[in-house]
Amino acid sequence: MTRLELAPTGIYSFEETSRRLTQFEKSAYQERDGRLVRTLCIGAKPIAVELWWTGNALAVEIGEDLSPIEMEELTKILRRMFSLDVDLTPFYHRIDGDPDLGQLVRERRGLHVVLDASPYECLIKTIVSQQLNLSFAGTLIRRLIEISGERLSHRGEELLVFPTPAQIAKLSYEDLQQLQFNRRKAEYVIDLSRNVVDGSLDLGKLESLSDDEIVKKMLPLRGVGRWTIECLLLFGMGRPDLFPAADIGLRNALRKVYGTVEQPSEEEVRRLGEAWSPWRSYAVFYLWDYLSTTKKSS
DNA sequence: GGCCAGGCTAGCA
DNA sequence: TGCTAGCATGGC
Repeated sequence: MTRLELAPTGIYSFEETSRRLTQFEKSAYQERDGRLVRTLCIGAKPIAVELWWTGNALAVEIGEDLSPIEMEELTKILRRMFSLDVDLTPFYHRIDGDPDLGQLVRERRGLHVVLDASPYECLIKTIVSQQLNLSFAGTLIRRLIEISGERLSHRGEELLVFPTPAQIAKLSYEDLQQLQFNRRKAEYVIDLSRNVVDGSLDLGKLESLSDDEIVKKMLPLRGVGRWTIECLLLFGMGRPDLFPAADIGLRNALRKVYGTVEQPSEEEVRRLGEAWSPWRSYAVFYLWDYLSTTKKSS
C-alpha cells in the first residue's frame, strides 16, 4: 500500500472542487466512504486511487506498492489533474470588484478545474458531448467506457478504466450506433482514435504549442470544431485563458448574471471576456458552475 | 408535444 | 464565403 499527501498552492477548496466531480464526472469518479475513487494509468499500468482531503492537503491511497519512479509520475499526474499548483489569488483580486461576477466567484472560493486524465480522454468526451444535454452525454460516455474499457478489481468492486485509443479504434461504427450514438458521432470518435493509433495524430506534441497553434492543428480533424478545441485546452490541458464565446451554456449563464432577456451574442460575450484575461478559463468555469447550481428560470 | 441541449458537417446558394 | 438542415435522444 502507498500513501501520499499533496499540498495545494494557494486557496483551495476540495469540497467545492469534488462537488462537480460527483455531479458531472460519474463515469470517472465514485464516492465510497467519504473518499473519491477512480482509476488512473501510470504509463500503461492501470491502478485504482482513493482520494480525500485532510484539511490542508489532498490525500492519496493506492492498494499496491509503487516504485519511486511510479510514485513520482503519480504525484505529477495528480498535481496537474487537480490544479494543485494553480494559485487563484490573482484571479480573485481581478474579479473581486466585478459587480456582476464578484459574488458568484466568492461563493465558490477555492473551486479548481479538475482536468481529464489525458488530452485524448478529454477530446473523446468533448466530442461525445457536442450538442447534447449533459445528462445524456454522460450516459453515452459511460456506455462507451463500458464496451471498450478495461476492468480493474478494487476492494471487491469492478472499476472501469477509460479506454485507450487502440481499444476504441477496434470498435465499428455500428457498435456505437447501438449505444445510441448518431452515425457521424460514431465516425468522429472512432476515426480520431484510429488517427492516434496509426500515428497521424500525435496528441503528445500539443503540450509545446500555443493555444492558437493547437487550434490550427486540430481544426481540420472531422468532428473537431472551435468549441471542442477550447474544451480540450481548458479541461484536457489546463490552459488558463480560454473563452468559448459561442458556448450556449456560457451565454445562458451570462444572460442570467446580467438579467437580460436575450442571450448575448458571441461578439458581446467575447468583449465581456476581455475584462477577465488572463484568467478567462476560470471565469468561464465559475460561470458554468453557477449555471448548473442555480435553478432554471425564465 | 415541442423546443432546446456546454456543435459540427455537408450541401447548397 | 455564408447560411442552414439534419443529426439521435433526453430533459424540461
